[in-house]
Amino acid sequence: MAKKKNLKAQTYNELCDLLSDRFDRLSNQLKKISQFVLENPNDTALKTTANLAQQIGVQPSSLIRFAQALDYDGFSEVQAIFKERLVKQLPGASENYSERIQGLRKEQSGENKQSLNFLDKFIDINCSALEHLGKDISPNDLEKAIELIKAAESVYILGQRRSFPAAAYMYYGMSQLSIRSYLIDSVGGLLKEQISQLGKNDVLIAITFPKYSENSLSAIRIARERGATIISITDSPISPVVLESDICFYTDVATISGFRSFSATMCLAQTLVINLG
Amino acid sequence: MAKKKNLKAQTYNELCDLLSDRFDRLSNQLKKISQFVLENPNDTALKTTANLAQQIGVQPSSLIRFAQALDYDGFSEVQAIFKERLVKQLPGASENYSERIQGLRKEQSGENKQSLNFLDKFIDINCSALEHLGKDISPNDLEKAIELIKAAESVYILGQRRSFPAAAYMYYGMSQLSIRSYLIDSVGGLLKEQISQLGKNDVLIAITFPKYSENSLSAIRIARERGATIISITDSPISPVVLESDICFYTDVATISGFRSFSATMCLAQTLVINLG
DNA sequence: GCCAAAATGAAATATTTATTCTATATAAAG
DNA sequence: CTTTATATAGAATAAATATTTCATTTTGGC
Repeated sequence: MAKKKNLKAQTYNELCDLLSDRFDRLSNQLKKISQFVLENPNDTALKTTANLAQQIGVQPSSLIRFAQALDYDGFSEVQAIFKERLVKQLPGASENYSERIQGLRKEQSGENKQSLNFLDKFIDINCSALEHLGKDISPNDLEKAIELIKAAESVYILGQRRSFPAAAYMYYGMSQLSIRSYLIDSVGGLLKEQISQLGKNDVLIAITFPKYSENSLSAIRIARERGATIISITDSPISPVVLESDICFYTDVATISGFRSFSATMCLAQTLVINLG
Repeated sequence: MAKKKNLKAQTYNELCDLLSDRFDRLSNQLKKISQFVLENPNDTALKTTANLAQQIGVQPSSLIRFAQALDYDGFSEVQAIFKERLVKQLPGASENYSERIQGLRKEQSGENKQSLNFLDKFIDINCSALEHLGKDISPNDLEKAIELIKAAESVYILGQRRSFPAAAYMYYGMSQLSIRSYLIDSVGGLLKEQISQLGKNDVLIAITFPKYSENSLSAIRIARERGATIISITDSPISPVVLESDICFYTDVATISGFRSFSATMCLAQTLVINLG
């Protein structure tokens, strides 16, 4: 057998190494491409060969030659690596972050305990949920929500079951700020009665996640009928509460073993409260 | 002119709004697709129609129908929006997450709104609190706590004031797991009476932060006198509860404007609960 | 329970996109 | 200066991918 074939670089980092290695021996155009792809990894991941070629100022065929000079069959293979990088870098799989934690864990506990794995996973999930939060919350909505709450006569906070802790936090925070607020806690099964206190100068902050409790949904409907302003925190644009709400925030509820991450929701809750103060 | 043409949703947020609006009127398959794309925006951005269709469990043509139901000409237009979202999230080569977040924020809101700064700061604080958590929690303590809880006849959970949300979460989680658990909520001012239920085969999980409420402290003392096992979550080794506790976890409660980050505490709470399941 | 309308699946087609091929230009060696 | 090898552009082709069409199933109204 003539020669053992070089295994292609599979990850972004390997690709980087390969490039530093061969850069000097590449032709002018291929150097140009190298520089571009390293400086514009996102474009490289998402655009078509024709597009990229134009942007770089080379022919599409040069992109293929570039890939082949790096031992790939075609440019698509290179692009796949950039795509992978794009999602890996995203919250949740952020190489720095996860790797850092995992490395740390390994070194400090050789025993690899189950409970620690869960802790790590949770930290990871919560962190990525937080990162998403920053990106997905619309600045305008946040401002608007704060204005509405400030203008309200009273603020009612609704969160049943898993959403109750977040609701309880908001209630605590607002009380500290001497905002006239009420926690709808269903004590004594009096949810409907509690909701009926709401008037048209009041704001209802409703926190709901799947599976949306029928109690919460009907409470929101009642509040709406009574003319209250409704600010919701829920999981997605297709949650049943969205259409009933004046403003809606979506928080990422990544799940692990059927349980949901709460950090993003809590963080948003805190942000709202603090901006009132 | 026959009819004013609807302008297509151009951004991810607009697309979300559109989906909330029309979701109810979509057919089953189209609903399925809606859910998927909202839950898997990255896949939606990067994969081919055939791929996605298979993953969702529909025909490729349904994806096009989905796009058309949202006034687009084809699925490619939808995908373009998801692609845009994907890169908007990532300002260039990412350093660590806080820098990333800060960079992002600056660029997308020239107006530099106060509320956003708070959101960013919070995200940042919560993320580092989580990171610390991973480093600070002792594997042995975690294991031991889990064993103790598993062995307990009943679990009582105490958290007053700011600690109440975390306590409420643990109560919720344990109830889901059919663990015999009680939330000491002081309803009706009956804290002492609630605590007096504790016996020597029970575990008290006490969550306390400065300034440690006198109620909580005396509750812990009573529980101890009655021979219960005490697992605490508190802020530091010099917290007054440490000496009363069998196991003690410290969570980082970074503060901003006098308010405290809760993520680490919540995360630890979740980890404990899940390891019981 | 029947009919019309809507939704879906599956294959056919159109379009886009990647890759190869060929001619031309450029650089290096004799 | 010529020759040979290499690099590049641009067009041609192949492959992948999106979209349309049509047959079949399902749904909802009478």
